[in-house]
Amino acid sequence: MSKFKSEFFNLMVERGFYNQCTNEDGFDTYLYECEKAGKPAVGYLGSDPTGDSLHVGHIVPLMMMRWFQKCGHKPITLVGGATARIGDPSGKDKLRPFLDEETLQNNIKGLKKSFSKFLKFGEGKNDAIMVDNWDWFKDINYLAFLRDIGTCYSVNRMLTMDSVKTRLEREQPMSFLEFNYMLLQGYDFCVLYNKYGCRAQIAGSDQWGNITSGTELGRRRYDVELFGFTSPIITDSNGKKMGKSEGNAVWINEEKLPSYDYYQYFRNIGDAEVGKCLRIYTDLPMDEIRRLESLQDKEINEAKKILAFEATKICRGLEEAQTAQDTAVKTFEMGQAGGDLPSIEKASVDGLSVLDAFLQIGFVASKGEARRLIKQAGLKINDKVVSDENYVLSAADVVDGQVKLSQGKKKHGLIKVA
RNA sequence: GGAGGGGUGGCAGAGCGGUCAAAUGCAACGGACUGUAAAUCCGUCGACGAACGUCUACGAUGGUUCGAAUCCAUCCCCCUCCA
Repeated sequence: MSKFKSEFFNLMVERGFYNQCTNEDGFDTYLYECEKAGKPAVGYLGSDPTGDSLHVGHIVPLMMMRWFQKCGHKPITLVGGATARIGDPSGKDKLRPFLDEETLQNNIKGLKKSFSKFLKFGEGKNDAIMVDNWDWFKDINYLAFLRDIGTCYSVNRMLTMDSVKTRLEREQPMSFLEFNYMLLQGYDFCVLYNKYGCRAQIAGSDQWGNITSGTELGRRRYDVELFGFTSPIITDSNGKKMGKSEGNAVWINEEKLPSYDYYQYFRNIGDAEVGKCLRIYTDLPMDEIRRLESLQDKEINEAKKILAFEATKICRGLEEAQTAQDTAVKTFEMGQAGGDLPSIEKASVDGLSVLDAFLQIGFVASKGEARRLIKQAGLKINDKVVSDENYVLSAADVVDGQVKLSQGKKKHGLIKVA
């Protein structure tokens, strides 16, 4: 029934990860041969260390790598230490602030942490490894690079690349640095080929130009066929990119976002997204997914719970997922206060004004905002709407050693009284 | 180096001496309806104060003026064209 030979390819297609491949048959066959021979194919995923954690928007390629590894292949994660040191120009209008050594190292550490949630790193034959392109770019000689690599690129061709073309058409400025970006990326690919026998690059579709830059360089310079494989850009039904919650990025690393919030992000996904997200963000087998996505109306909430749980499990571990789920069930289904809600500790709550309480727990940015919300009946203490903005908390508000604060319907937190 | 255009709230983008805490759109938030969904409708969206109000804010620093996001000077940054 399936069109492809390799396990990996079939998985990708089935789960909606497949967008485009430089050579469908070629890559499929190559993977199939590797799978048959029990010999891992090597593939890589690149990211620039511009932040200290990846977020949900990055999960798609991470999950592709995860499946790649599950199929017995070896993932390489490449961090663009070199490109980040130059300042990543892809932000278009403004050049990003150049990163200093310390934040860079910190970011790389954060990325590694993000990666390791999805991939198994180690020494084994298909364990993931992490490399930094700074290692080979730091000592590169400009002239040698130009002569070696630059000769393989045609400016005429480069000008036709989408990333360049649209920029020129829109008469937006493009620096020479940016123009060179694809050479650097192409070179990365070839270095990995030479060093690790890496023949595949897996990425989001926005990387297509950079990928083909690598495959073409491989063919011209090293006479090898490299493969590129991209995912579609995953958007919600409104065509917006995934990964923002309340205007904030949904981070993968726990110090940037509590697991409960991570869970809630997926729990609150739109109906139309459930099937897609189950395929992409969980490891669940396809028949299970098909069953879940066929649920209608209210029942689809069951699917969302499973989605949230499974997604959290991958990223934060079983225990965290469980706690998050328990908390959610308690707060939303039983009207109680779950233990994993955001909380602050206080010796006593006497004399604490409502405004300060909500300010301190971080639900509002200012007292004015708290007042506004009170006027709109948006704040609750122990599930009772606060109507008086001058209300002052007292021991009478403490129930079982805590006070439950809510903003809107979804944001709940606790003041724990010691 | 020469000529010109610009820097405004999370973003986009008006305003070009007072009525400007600054139009409009997007995003965000609260409420209603629901299912912790979507769509829709209503409302909110600088800080502090119950409030007339006060403070901070239109690249930076000075100045002109009773009064400046708006005018002038200097500086910084960005863009376009020419060399």
